[in-house]
Amino acid sequence: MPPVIFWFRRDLRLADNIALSRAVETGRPIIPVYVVDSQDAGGAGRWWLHHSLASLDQALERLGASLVLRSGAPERVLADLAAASGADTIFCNRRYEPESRDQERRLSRLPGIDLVGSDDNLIATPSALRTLSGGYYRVFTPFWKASSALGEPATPLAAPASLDFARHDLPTEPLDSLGLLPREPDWAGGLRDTWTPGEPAALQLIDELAPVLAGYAADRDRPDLDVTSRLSPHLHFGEVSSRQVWHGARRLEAHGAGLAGAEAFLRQLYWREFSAYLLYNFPQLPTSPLRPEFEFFPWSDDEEHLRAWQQGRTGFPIVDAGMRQLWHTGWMHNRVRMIVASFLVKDLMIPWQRGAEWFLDTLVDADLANNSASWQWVAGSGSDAAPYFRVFNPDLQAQKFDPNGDYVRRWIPELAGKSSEFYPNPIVDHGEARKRALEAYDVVKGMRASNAAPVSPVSSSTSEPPCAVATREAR
DNA sequence: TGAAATGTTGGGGCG
DNA sequence: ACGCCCCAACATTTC
Repeated sequence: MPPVIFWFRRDLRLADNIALSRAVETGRPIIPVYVVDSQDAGGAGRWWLHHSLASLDQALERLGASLVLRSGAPERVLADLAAASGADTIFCNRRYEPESRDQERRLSRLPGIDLVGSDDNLIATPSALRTLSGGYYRVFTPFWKASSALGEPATPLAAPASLDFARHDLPTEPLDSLGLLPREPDWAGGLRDTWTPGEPAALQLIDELAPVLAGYAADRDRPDLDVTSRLSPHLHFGEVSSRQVWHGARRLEAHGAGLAGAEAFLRQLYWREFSAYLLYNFPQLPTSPLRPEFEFFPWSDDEEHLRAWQQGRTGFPIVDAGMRQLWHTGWMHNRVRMIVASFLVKDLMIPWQRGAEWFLDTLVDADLANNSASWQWVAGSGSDAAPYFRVFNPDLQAQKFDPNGDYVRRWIPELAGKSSEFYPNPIVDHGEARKRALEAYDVVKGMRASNAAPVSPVSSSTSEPPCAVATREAR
């Protein structure tokens, strides 16, 4: 019997993996493959990917196989592997980013190879949702209602008890040779201290969700308390499925562990769905404002300001604490992400795309859809975005959400024992910066009336792949 | 998933 | 006792 290829992508797990289960059902021997490609670009994400692949390979070895690792353009690598192994079918779970969809399109056109894609990564498949009038949802709440109305996500599948792996002598590249880990300098120490990539650790986090849900409704905006699941990088790489997370939360809700908390938590899970949906239907989301009049915003190109923001030395304690937490751990609390993003876009008037690039490079949970949609949300140029006049005051935000200054002192050691009022040299005056931003937005407002055709959905094949500049190494 | 400016109200000090 | 002023507290409007 000819083997089939199982192409691992953002589904680095064995449990509740729909395409993997379909591959197993064929009864044919399986060749598991991961192809490192141009989408695996961000520095922190590459660190995570390395360890997640190592974890997956271990799990596969316990079942008697090993992962074939390659790098390059997936359609070429997979065509070579199929030819060398005699496989005529490739199973994979779909991805919904423009570049991923192009890959799938090219693969499905290869002669003699059958690409079998499954919808697995999201609860609501993005092509399935339209408004009653046939349009696309642009506002979160109606989207949430409509996707919830589709019914509960499927009950998670168990990991296959056994897998029939193909014997082969296909060339594989050693994990260590793929260059996913940083060297000289090795900046990953804080990441190692903070995270355990891989499916077993991810499943454990779902088991430990109860205290998070109990405190979530009241304290989820408190970076000092950090009542968060920490699931985002695991979800990004598919070490757990969204269905597993959904059912994990609902199960706890049924057992009384925080009723309001579960609802608020699942709402966040659906923001992930909404972002993927927006990217699927508006492939230019990573690079162009959804509201075209924002092309006319008078952005600043002050490199020194950008560097100060990246390095956590803006002189605003809450902003600097967030940027240092990001640098050190590859993660930032969501409330602080909003604060630092508002500061970059509004106080410094630096294009949201610069911030998005930095986040894509430094976040372990960097995700093109979530990142693009969220930055556009902050900038006011996106769907259902924060209104442009909503300018965060960093000090007020700190008072509200880090009332004792614990978060700030944790990440800014020079403030230990001092009040944040003694923190030196803010690079801008917030009051003046706010005024400048509001005046700049008047330009945008003027364009809305006169100019600028609305953005309509376009086919992903016409869009450019996002440009994630690997700036982390250069810092 | 704001903040600042402006408006309104009401209690207390005081003539 | 009463009205006036002050201003904190809260509400509304505006950006």
